[in-house]
Amino acid sequence: MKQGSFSRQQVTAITGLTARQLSYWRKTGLVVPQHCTEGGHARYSFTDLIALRAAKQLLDANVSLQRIRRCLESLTRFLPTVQQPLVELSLVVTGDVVLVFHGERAFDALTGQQWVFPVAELAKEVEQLQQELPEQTELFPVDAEQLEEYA
Amino acid sequence: MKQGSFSRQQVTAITGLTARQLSYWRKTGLVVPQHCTEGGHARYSFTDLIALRAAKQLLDANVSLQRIRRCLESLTRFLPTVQQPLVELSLVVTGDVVLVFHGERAFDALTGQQWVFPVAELAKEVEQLQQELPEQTELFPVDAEQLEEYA
DNA sequence: AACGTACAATTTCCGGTTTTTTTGTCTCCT
DNA sequence: AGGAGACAAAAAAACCGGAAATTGTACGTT
Repeated sequence: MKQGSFSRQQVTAITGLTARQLSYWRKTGLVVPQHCTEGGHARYSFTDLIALRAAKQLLDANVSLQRIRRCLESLTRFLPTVQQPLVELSLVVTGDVVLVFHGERAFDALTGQQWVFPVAELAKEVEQLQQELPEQTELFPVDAEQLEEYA
Repeated sequence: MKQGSFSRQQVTAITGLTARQLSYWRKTGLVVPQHCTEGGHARYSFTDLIALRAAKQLLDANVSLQRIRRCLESLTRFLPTVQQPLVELSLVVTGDVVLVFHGERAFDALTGQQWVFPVAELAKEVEQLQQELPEQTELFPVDAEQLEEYA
């Protein structure tokens, strides 16, 4: 893994984040620089950069920081093998929700257990349901109904 | 297009919806039976069945009726060529959001214009951003920093 | 240059309440 | 059987004030 060692100034230039954000995120544990100088100055690795960039993209997509935090929490809970979700996973964002694509499955990064399923292409299913109904022997239901109308 | 003509009883048996739901949805315009008898009794077509089934799946996935309504509104607005979203489109649902896959694009069924984009696989992008920075000529930034620490 | 701290402005979240929507049930009518 | 209407329970949405989180800005230090 290419490490790299980027100073704060470089990181702000590369990622578009402000220095304030970097230090706050560092303090609150969202993205902590992999190394530090003896003086306590941050040294971001290359993968740190990727995580930072991912977080910024999420922010730009109107996902709040707090939501990002919660997503990361649940992701590390649901996918324990994933060390750095922001780096390793393929995320998709829409207004409110962060989707995670992991293998075949896709699920909500927040709630985790949510399935995802296609709604259309139900014709076959409906046909099946039809055929599973033995009592549905009425071939001309309209006629029966029309008779009733005249009652 | 296979029409079919299903009575209320048949529809409840096939779709799993209650009669109450059918009449309410009919009154409020969510899914209106394609035909009616002269007496005003509903006659659902085959595509109606599919729409009903799709709506039920969304309900079962904890998408509220109101949200379904709003999705349908915005979908017919954003995709005017689509007559029956519940029948023609491929939808994907997670907790809060309904995604629509239409061709290559995927977007939020509610807000419509929201793009969807992958967050990960940013390594190349970050590398690009790096290379676009001429001032980043510092090959050994750590050294420069360490010097400072001793000041 | 980079960090820490402090203060303020803004945004987001949270808990409770109120309002609207949806559904069930019952009754009567055709 | 199927529809219409009335009433009530349940679910969802809208609203709202206070708390918390995030960010900007300024100042001081190394």
